[in-house]
Amino acid sequence: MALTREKILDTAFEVLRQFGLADLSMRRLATELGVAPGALYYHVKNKQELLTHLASRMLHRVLVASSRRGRAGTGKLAIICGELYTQLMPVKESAEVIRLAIALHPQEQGPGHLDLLDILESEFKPLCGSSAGLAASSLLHLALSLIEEEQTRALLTGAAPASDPPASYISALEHLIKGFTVSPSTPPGY
Amino acid sequence: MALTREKILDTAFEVLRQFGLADLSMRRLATELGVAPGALYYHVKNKQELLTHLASRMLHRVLVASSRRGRAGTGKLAIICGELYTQLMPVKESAEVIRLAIALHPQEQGPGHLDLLDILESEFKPLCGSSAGLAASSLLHLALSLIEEEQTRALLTGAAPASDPPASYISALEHLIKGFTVSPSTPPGY
DNA sequence: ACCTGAACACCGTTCAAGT
DNA sequence: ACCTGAACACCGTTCAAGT
Repeated sequence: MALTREKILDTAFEVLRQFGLADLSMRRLATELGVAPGALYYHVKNKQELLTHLASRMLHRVLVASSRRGRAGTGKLAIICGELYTQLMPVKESAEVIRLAIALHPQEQGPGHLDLLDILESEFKPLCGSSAGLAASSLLHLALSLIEEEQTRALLTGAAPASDPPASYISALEHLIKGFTVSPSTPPGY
Repeated sequence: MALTREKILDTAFEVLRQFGLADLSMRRLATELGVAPGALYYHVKNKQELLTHLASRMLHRVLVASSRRGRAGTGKLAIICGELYTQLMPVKESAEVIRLAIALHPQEQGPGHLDLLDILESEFKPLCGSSAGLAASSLLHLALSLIEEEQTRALLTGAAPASDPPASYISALEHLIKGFTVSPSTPPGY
């Protein structure tokens, strides 16, 4: 029965998934856990830290789901982008939570967005060399922005979001990847 | 002395610029204007509408500044991206405010982000035809994300932000533009 | 160590009533 | 028409005091 950081994160995730960011307050979380608001602060420094942990958790799931879906090097970027969409889309405003977390602490943190950025960067390395870092963060930024746009569209219309990434999402990310890919010095005719 | 929507927006902009989004509350705005909180609601529907108007205003300034800087068609995209950075950077969390406004009402509104998107799209038309719309929104999304990242970095370090766009910002956007640009059917050798 | 009770300093929004 | 006063239903965070 004891309150635990994991249990707080579990219910936080569930509240976010079902009701969105506006309903994810410390007080709401406390009542949901049958506990006084102040109790949360024994397990979590503040709301921002909680959101950061929540974001790490969600990105970690994306990574796990991606690694289950393929081992090949070439299609790895596409797989991760796809899983980003399918994992995040059903959780209301998850893209915003993740962008908040990325913005608020650009360099630190264990599992989460740095893991993802590292993997993206290593996938970009053979494609564009020294620009791989910039390419990785650009890809993540654009993917999250497009997902966020799609999520708010779904919130406004009230419709259930499409579970598969739309063509425009895939197309935009492919164009970005292409833009960062350095063309081989020997043209394809040779 | 009469309270007016313009006057509210003026002080809202000033509060945002100096103190950031966390300090931009309806109550703070009211005291800053020497007025009761409820008085604001006679001129503005709610806080969200206020933020939307504020975003439109800032994007409009970007457009005005861009049109003063050049008439040529080819470098127009670069000019707008540059003005986005230099105009938004000094206003704390302005990129977030604009993204919020874009997310919250994707289709409507008079001056503001639709004007900007239309112009970006018309600039992309000769470069990539039917993908111009997607290219335009991708470019805006990425630019705002990068600016937002830079702004929060500046907030955390407390340092004054660089007034000129950093090389990584320019490089990332150029790669994106390149990725959307369809290569001419006749290779450059001919 | 872990949690409650209660407070502090705030929010956005509404609405009768005043002028 | 425009604004005040006062309320309603909330926030995040802290901290003595209890167990």
